[in-house]
Amino acid sequence: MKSELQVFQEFILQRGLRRTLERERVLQEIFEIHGHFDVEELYLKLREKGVKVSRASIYRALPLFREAGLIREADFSDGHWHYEHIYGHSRHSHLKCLGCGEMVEFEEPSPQDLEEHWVKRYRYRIVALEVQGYCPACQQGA
Amino acid sequence: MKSELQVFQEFILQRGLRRTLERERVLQEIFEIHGHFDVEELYLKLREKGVKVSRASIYRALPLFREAGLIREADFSDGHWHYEHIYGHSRHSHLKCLGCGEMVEFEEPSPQDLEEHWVKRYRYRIVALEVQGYCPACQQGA
DNA sequence: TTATTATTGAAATCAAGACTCATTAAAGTT
DNA sequence: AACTTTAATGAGTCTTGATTTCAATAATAA
Repeated sequence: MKSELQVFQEFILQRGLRRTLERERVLQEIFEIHGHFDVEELYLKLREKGVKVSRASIYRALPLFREAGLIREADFSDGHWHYEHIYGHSRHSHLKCLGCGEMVEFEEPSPQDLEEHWVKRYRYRIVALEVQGYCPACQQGA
Repeated sequence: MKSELQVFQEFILQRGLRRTLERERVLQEIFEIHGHFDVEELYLKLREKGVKVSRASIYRALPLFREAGLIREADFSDGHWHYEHIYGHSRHSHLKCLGCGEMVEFEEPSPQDLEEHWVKRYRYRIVALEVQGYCPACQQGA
């Protein structure tokens, strides 16, 4: 399996962009983080390690990582985006409570088990599913 | 079936809040709108009709409607929240493309059909599901 | 009717994120 | 290796959705 850096470099090449140390350091940091992260966290973690990357560059890099299929926007629960890396990770989903905002993260072994999980296991009253993925057009581009 | 206004008034009573004309006009307007809406749309529609309600009051009313189970935050696709009324509506879901942001709205007859819909019908590569609903605690409160 | 206090509107404030622009540097060309 | 082109960066500014402030208003209880 290709490393996330390899995937990104191929993406950069294909797009006619340039390789920069800044973006690679940001990407590296993202894949060292377990779970969700936001821009500020990322910025501070990099600073801590003495890596000098501006917030602006992070904001500019994230859409690229997203378009390369490496990360995704996970939620916008508290007024700003939270992300998580998806490359190389097992598919998992979120159950978000519209009342209190609580979010349960879960993995479902098969779509057939979904109903069981939601209703029997979590006792959630389901209002809507947000299914995120790639449409046919974007699968070909990627 | 109770009207949305009745539901809201019961919610208001239960919370020890006060009934105000402003909130009721906003709620009425929301339920006259088909599909999604955002604060600005709502504000302008009310103004058009000569209903004087400030943006601040709208921003303050929406969380109440959400907590009362009348509306939900649908997506944050273009930098601000979009909402939709859920009370009295059939459950429907969204397929959101992480690449281009395209959103397909669909209703699924049963959870068992989900996989079929996603994979065979929409040819989406699924990355994550966002399941929104009410957790057990909030179901009792509501 | 009076007292209490939630709610309102207008304006000020906050913050995430986008934009500006001069500088730097990656990659291609000679 | 020097030169050219132009993408990318960083510091700061700007935008704007949303929250907060505060004096005035009005809904409810006493």
